[in-house]
Amino acid sequence: MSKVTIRHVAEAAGVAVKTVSRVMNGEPNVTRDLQDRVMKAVDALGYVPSMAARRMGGSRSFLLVALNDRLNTINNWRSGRGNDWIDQMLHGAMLTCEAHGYRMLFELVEAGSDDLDRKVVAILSALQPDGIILTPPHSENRALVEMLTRRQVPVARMGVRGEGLGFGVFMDDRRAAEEATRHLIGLGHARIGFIAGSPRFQASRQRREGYADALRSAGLTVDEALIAPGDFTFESGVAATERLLALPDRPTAILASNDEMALAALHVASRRGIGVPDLSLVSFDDTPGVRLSVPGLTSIRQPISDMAARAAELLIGVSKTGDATPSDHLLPFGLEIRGSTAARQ
Amino acid sequence: MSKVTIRHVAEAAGVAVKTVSRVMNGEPNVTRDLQDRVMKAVDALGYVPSMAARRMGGSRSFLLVALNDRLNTINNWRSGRGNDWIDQMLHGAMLTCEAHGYRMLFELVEAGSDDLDRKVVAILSALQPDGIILTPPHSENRALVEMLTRRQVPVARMGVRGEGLGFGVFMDDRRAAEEATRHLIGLGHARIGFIAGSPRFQASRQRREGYADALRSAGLTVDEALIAPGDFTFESGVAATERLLALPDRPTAILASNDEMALAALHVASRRGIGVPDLSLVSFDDTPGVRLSVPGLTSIRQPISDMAARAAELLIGVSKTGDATPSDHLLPFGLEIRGSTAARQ
DNA sequence: CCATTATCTGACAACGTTGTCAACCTCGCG
DNA sequence: CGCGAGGTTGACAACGTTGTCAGATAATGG
Repeated sequence: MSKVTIRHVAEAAGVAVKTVSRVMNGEPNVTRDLQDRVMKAVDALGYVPSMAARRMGGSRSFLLVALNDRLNTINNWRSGRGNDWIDQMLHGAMLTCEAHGYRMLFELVEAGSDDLDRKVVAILSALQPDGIILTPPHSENRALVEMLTRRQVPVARMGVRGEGLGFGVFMDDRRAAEEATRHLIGLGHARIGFIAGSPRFQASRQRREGYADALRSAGLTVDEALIAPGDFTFESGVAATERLLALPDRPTAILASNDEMALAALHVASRRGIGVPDLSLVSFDDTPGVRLSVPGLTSIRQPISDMAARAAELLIGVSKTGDATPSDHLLPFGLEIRGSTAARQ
Repeated sequence: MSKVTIRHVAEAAGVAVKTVSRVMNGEPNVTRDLQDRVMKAVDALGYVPSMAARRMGGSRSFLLVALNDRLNTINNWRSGRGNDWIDQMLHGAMLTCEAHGYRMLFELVEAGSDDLDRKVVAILSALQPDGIILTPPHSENRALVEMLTRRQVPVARMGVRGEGLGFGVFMDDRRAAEEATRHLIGLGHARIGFIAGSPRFQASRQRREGYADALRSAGLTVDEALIAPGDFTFESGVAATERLLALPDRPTAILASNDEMALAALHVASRRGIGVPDLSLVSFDDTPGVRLSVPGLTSIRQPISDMAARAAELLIGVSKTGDATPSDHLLPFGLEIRGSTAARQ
């Protein structure tokens, strides 16, 4: 009924405590016979090792930490917009951790904070995780990654190339934007507006490049007037769309750098009596909102849960093998075609 | 650079290890003088106590577990619908935990599983949390709650009354449905359709009652033909809506038992060329999708993050004071009025 | 058949913290 | 002035596991 420890199992199986430990951790050099006896006792008693004690005794903690930007995350929550990114991370990382007997803990730290290092170190000291998953913009913070590497904490960086510093797990934003734009060109669109994202994110800049790539390789000119700045917020999407639709020769299609701004475009168009897909619309991120909107938005799907799963896998691998050689992992994106894109009239 | 332990702090401050411990835990009977010396050393060294060691030595783990239904959660993820419930839980519980120096870990267990108890006990053994937050349907599982209580694990139950067994943190679904219905009646609607939820959930049954309450108190008759069964899925929402709209004297408004089914109603209406709010629509849950749909849906907002925050608070309170006297906590819901409801033409 | 090695098993310390208890100090009171 | 009560501090064991190392046993080769 009460707590059952490794000692109880050892006693029941008539072996040393250390032998039980060996069996539980799949270590070699245990005869089949003893293994069976131990496993039988484990099942009978319902023994499960205590994470805390494992951490204390051994060198592993069976814990990963996912570090997210505090401000951004909380703003998403407060706005009622929800936080699809975190949800997807949970999806991928949690299931992967579960499969390996690990756990994942979310932590929020403000990216701009001047004592960022201190806060991160506090988390490391308290939890002593076997690895840490960085999401943007933390994943782009080279100084942070260097600090973690110095402290021998395995790092997986989401959404960016690792470039020899930790693991990089990312998709090709440039090619994704290119493919989205090509989709529109294929539908006969020639004047395609682009709503940019905040340029401080690598991904934003790449998306813009990809947009230009597609135009150029189709022999179209890149008209700067068709590129409107945005910062990923709904409001900035509204402003950008109004600007684009006010052009004398207005675009017949718009590519937005994220869902939020694309939905803003949808609202603005609807308010102006412009139907979608009379104005074709493509977005980035494929969050739940754009599948449920009317019409559903054609969108680039980021493989967030796959990236998180891979990140967790890599870190768990380090914890098991001790090999933390940096590597980069490009994951495929998807273009989900829905009702918001159609042939130009 | 390296790990700094309580011993280092004790040495630096010239006090006993136990004194540092006392200061860190805000225990009484430490002179101001020593307190300051210790805190100075703590700051200088950047000391943060190790969770694992705290758990080992003491009786608290500074850890809460949130138990969710595995199947439901994973289905939501797989379907690409996202998991607003979990996201909101994170929002409320994580911030509360953070404020108290606690952490929260999500765990998934299949509600229907025949060795549910075993799985839950395994989680308890591994993590030894200071409390556990149950979400539906786990929170409605009386046997489970009883087992946990027997094992002295403080329990907070989301979405249901505690009724003397653990903490109950919930909203009044019946009154919420009543208010939503009254809103429609106030707009002049008399024939109001209702899309029910799966009756195995307490909340579903209560919502239906509330719907009937409002009709009756307005002097309207409850027409069974206007009540269509559903099971919270989009598909069931489609079927239910088609059934309601096929009625000879079709409803001018529909109240759906969740967002998913309401969005289905929106789709069906749009397909049939019926505009919303010509057909007025109200939903339950107020997930991000219904704010972004066109038009935005009037919806009952469940205070999920507030409930989660309260649940965490209660459990942390138990861990601090030792008092686990059961109590119930009714939290207010909100009726978010958007473009999907309008006066009857 | 012995010497040597490889395989297997167990005893024991260590991890970093808190609970317990005893010692000491300082008051206030008789 | 002595004594008890209460406040303050510290020494030490304990928590449940794994790392280390030494001892026992089995396999291998001469």
